[in-house]
Amino acid sequence: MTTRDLAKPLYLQVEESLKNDIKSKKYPVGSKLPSEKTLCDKFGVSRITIRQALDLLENQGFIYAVHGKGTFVKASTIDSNLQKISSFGETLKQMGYAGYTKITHYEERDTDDFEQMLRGRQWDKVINLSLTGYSMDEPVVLYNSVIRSPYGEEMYKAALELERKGEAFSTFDLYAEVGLEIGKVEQKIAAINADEKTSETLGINKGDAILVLDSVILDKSMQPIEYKKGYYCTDKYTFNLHRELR
Amino acid sequence: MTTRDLAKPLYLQVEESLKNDIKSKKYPVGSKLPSEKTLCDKFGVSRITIRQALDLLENQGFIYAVHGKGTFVKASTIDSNLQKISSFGETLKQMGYAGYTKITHYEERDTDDFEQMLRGRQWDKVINLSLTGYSMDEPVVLYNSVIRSPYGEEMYKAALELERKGEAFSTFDLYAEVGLEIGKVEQKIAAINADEKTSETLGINKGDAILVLDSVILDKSMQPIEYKKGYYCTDKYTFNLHRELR
DNA sequence: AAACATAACTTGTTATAACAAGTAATAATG
DNA sequence: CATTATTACTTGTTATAACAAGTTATGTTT
Repeated sequence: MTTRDLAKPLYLQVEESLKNDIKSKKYPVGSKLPSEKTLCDKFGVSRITIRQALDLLENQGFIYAVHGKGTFVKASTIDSNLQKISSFGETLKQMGYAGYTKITHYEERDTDDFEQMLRGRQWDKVINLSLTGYSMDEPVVLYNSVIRSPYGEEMYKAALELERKGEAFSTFDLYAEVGLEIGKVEQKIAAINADEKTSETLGINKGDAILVLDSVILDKSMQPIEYKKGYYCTDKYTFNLHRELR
Repeated sequence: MTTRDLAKPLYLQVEESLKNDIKSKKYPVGSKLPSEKTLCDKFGVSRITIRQALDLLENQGFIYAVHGKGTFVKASTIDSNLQKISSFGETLKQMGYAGYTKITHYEERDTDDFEQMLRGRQWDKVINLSLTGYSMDEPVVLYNSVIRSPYGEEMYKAALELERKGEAFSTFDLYAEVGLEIGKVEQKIAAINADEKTSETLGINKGDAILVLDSVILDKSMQPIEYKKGYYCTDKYTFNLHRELR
């Protein structure tokens, strides 16, 4: 039941209670939840509180409401209960999973053939930054970034700080950290069979299908600042896109 | 200003107005929005309405609120979901490749367990539509769609016409063809190893990595109209995402 | 029995109200 | 002048209330 005062807001208590009931199959997939009115009585709170809880659950993909009919439990596996997905860090946070990122490589070097991939821009120096993202103590993603020099060092510093704090992050989170604004992202998605080295790092079998996300990140003035390759193990980490078309 | 009665709920009008002001830099990145109280007066609505609008904008990643301080415009991050995925037809056209689509299966049937995937809506009848997309005479993608009945038949007719003309298309192109407007698309991307049957159809080896795109397409009123699984051979067909941020 | 109207549900929208709690500016105090 | 207390402002939480608008069940009528 809900406990008045003390700590948690009521709507969070209701959300947690309902989420548990869904997870424990008290309300199985496809079943109808009690009406908002009924829930009000059951929890002894107002309809606003109930709706706040339901809104949360709907945003997390656990339920959906149909005008005039009721609220139902959505068919959702662990992976579909998140909406617009973005960075590695935010994703885990939204799912309530514990995760962290480790820096596996850092290197400064002169520009080489990478400049071609980076659309021909010539930079004096670039930073090589490799990250491994963990979720529930399992590696789920490898990042390999080449970042333009002035920014790369700053982002590395921010990365060290976040790593120290044990947070989950990708380079996208680092942009916010150093106050850099992104203008555009061009990405290419492909599926490949994991090679020896990659499969080892991700803890999967050689030949297993993994998702590769090639990204070119441009700033506001459309200057490229990063080229990144991300290798995702989609068994453990799913990619969701949420497009609102208005 | 907001218009009482007629059509749109007030909170959507407020949301749109604020979003426009953000896009037009009337409220630049980092700036503070007027307080909720001020917005109430400005729009002539209650605080609940304002908060509903702000909640939407926060969920869309445009703003963030700080307890006691105010509500601020967020620096564009990757999750400002203005992503665009080009359809099969569009992509090939853009790349200047010759391509065509073949209808491999059509079937009308009653709703079954698919309704669960389609979020529990009960439809009398659904259409099963399978397509194979070819690029340069090689199969590159398999589509397997379940479409709500009134639309499914129309889209099938349009598909027959496009097939006859030898054009490349996916179901996305069919929506435009029958004049249906899409409201939202929820997608999940994963990499899997091709099974026997799929590999045969795509002309690849069993176990080769392919990309799977699960989509739920919703119309303007957020009613789901299609559930689609797309299997892409990324060796022959690349997936590009362009995310323009504000 | 079939067709229609009504009532009794459901969620959706909106208003008013109050207090809690975090933050910042201002006034009172040492 | 520096420190502290107060006050005014912000968002966060919660209650009560009413009507709108879909859906379903219960009627009533033909």
